[in-house]
Amino acid sequence: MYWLVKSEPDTFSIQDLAGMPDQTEHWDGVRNYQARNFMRDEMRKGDKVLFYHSNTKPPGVVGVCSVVREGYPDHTAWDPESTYFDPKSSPENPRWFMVDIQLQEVLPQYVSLDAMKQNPALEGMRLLQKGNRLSVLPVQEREFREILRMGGLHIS
DNA sequence: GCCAACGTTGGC
DNA sequence: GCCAACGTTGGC
Repeated sequence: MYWLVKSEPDTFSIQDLAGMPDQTEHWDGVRNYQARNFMRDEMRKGDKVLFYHSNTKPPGVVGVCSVVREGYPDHTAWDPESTYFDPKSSPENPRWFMVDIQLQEVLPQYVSLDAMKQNPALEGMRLLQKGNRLSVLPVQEREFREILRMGGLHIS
């Protein structure tokens, strides 16, 4: 499957991911049940993931990653010092899950939200639907390919 | 900084 | 189970 994950670059940017060992990081801090279910139940090793910068100007897709570890408990929920602490989650009964993603490529060209809205081929894309706030969401293969094309990548 | 569109919480 | 109040997301 294909996915899109959002991150505020001030919090964790694609450059931050590029600087991690193996260019890999766990996708912690997701505290939305729908997004959790995607990570816990549906994201599979090898799935491709678009990396999206939100809350920045302009917002848009900046790179491609892949899932390298499937859903496992988000330990930041157990850490009282963490901003993501949730007392209702425990190691015995974890409430929140995460996956590991590895950077594949930074797009040669930034694909802005506005450019995606302007592209008729992406009409109906979940990301573009009004009021959508999900930080982890599925993307159709044809949408994924179109965004890579817009970003200047031409891989299979 | 504003605010629309959510999602969550908790009293009843 | 309803729904008002509150909190968060994220574009603008």
